[in-house]
Amino acid sequence: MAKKGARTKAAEEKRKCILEAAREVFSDNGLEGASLRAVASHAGYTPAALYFHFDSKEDLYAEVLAQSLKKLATCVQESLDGKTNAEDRLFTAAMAFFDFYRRNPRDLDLGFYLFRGGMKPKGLGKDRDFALNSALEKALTPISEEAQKLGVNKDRANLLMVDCFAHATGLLLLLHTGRIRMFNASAVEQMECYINDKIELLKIR
Amino acid sequence: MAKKGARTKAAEEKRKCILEAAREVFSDNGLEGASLRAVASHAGYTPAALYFHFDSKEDLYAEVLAQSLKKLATCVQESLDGKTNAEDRLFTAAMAFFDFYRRNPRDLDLGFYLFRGGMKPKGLGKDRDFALNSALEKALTPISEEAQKLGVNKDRANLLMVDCFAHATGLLLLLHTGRIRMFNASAVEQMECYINDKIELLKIR
Amino acid sequence: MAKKGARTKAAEEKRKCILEAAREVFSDNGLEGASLRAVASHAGYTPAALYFHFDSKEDLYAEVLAQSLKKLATCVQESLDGKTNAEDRLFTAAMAFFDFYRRNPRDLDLGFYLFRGGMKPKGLGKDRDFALNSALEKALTPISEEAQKLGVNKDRANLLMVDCFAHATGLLLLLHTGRIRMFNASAVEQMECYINDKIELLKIR
Amino acid sequence: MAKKGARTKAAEEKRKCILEAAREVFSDNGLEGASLRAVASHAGYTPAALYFHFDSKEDLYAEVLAQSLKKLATCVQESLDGKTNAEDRLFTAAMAFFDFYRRNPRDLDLGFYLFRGGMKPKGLGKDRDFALNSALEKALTPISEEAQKLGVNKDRANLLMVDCFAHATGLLLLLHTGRIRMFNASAVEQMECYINDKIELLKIR
DNA sequence: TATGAATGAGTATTCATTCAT
DNA sequence: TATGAATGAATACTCATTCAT
Repeated sequence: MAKKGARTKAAEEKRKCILEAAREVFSDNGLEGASLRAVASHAGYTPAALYFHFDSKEDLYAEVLAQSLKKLATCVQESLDGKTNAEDRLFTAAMAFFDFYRRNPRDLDLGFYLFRGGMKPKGLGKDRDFALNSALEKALTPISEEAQKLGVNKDRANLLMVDCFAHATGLLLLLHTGRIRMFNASAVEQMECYINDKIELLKIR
Repeated sequence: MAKKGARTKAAEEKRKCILEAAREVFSDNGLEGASLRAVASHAGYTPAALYFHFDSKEDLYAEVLAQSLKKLATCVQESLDGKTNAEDRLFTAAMAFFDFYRRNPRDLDLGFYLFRGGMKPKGLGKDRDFALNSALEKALTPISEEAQKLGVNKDRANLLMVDCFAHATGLLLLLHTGRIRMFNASAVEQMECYINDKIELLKIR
Repeated sequence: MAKKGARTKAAEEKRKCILEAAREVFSDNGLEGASLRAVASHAGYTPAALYFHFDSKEDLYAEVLAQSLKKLATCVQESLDGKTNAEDRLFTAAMAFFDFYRRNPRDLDLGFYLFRGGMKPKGLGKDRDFALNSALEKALTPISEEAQKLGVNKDRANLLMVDCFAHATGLLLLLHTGRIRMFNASAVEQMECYINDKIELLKIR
Repeated sequence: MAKKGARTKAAEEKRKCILEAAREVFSDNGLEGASLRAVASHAGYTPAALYFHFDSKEDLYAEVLAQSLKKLATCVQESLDGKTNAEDRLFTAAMAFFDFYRRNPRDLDLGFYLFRGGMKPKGLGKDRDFALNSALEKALTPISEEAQKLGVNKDRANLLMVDCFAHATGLLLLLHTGRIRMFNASAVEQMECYINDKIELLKIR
């Protein structure tokens, strides 16, 4: 009902304004803690008005998340600009992924809700789920691609990508919850170390 | 924590029954998403009845979580029974941690809610938070201890433990959300591989 | 106080309707004893609907009380219209105060809840408390003013006003609880008698 | 069910203990704010235990109130000990009534709930209501009696008693809610003044 | 006599959502 | 496009009371 295909420029502006408000509110209160009312008043609207632009709270959430993932992919891509050495590019891509979430903890939260069933009642719908997954994959593929350039076959390159994803995610979790300090460790250093070890092992084998 | 010291056997049974119901509901919906009503009706009780056994929703949640962490620590400890070789023990402890959450996804969910800010607004109170953190640490320390037996200094052993924790966590996240299949990967194999690589690197250096 | 400045006429009507319902329910049960549900259903609304017109139960109560006091003050003022003799005006003002509450027992109940500690724990907030007190004082001051015109100094005039307030209140309490009948007395006559005695004493001294 | 007529001495003790607890709790939290649970735990009992001694919360309240009124009557009686002059006795009795409630504000609250319909749902029942009213009257009658000794006929003596009751009540209300300070007045002085005026007028006529 | 356990009705308030205007 | 008004279901938690033991 909301998205009729052809949207006027003005409407697009308003959408963006609402999305921005949503991002902030979600960031401040977490996802479950945020209310449509809060988003609306943050954006200078009545709650009812949002329903012209988004079908539901979940719809709104999904778009916020999509934007986040797009920004992530862009971030990773841009980090590679001007870099040609494959080893360097692998390292850079993985760290860009890691750094994006390190610097934007709320985007991490956003992502977690995608992974977990956070939004059970109706779910986000298959189409949307697929689109979001693709966006995430797109942000990660450079890692796999560079590994292949280094002579690793496609399957193993994929596994390496998954490993990087997993390690980054785990460290970020520890970082954003203060646990890493408890252990006297530095998330960045450990991430760097992890990738370097991986690359070293790649060369040995 | 909730009630008197001497509890009858029957009462203990009922408590357990409620805790079990709570475990299911909390792990499905998280602390904020879960309602006392749901827990109560799941356990076959009236909401008001729960207050006889637990002081509040958070009290109930904390106890569920504490039990889960205790089970985890026990699991890790038992996995080491009869093993004497340090390398073997390190591997076993890390995999026991990983396997516990692999086989008990609900407990992983439970744990995530502790880590993530989901409950921030009020938190569980410092005492409880500290106790829960200690319980978690207790489950992980064997990893550090065995690394030290292998000649690694205490600080680096600690980092290694953190790394294992992070990697396991990341993989479990991928596993329980079906993402790992998307990538054609096996969580168990990748965890095993990760630890073995770590051990190998330990020996090289 | 609850909502925006510009209110439509229809909205104003509904507000009044709710306030009227609240008046009845509050005066029957007091602030603590009355439930929003009761007010709502009395007004033909859902509880949630009230929150569109008033911020909270206490907000609603305060507004009901404020209206009542305003009506009281108006009543006293109007009773003096066209009267010029100070003695007459003093008598009239005091009796107008008394008669207002005699004829509107619900308003008396409302007022009692303000006076009594019934609501202490949270109170209505200082601003509101002050406003309500002022409204009450405004209704009583004519008594003091007329006494001063009769040559009484300001302090003594004030005390006289307080005395009238106290006596009226006491008699009204006896009246509305049926106790006065028990004693074979007439509240009106005793109030009249009391003021006349006061005036007489004023002249003697 | 509770009061079987013949009560053991031990039971009587316990009753007293509970009543005392109830008095305190009612005093601290007001009547509506006080819960049976609070009374029970204050008395070192379980809520359920109270039901062996009292039929209901209202029953408990009624007994607390009855005790209060008995104490009031005693207070008034004792104030007259050794006094023989009728004028003196009238003044003393009225002031004793006033002073009792001045010094025990919570007993005043207790009393108000009797007058107002505070306890609507079931009421206190006719018998009890009558008994409580009698107790109150008993505390006031000395005023009427002494007036008669001064030559006033019974009816007028009664009215005088009612007037004293009303005036005292009104002043106490102002006193206990801090209003009297607002007016720069002293409740005691105004009460004394009121009775003296009354006596003076008695003599003039 | 007393308790532990349980209940059902009750509390104010918030929420996402809808709909007439 | 946007709003004010309204709703019904939900929230955690408290209460007086009951009853088997």
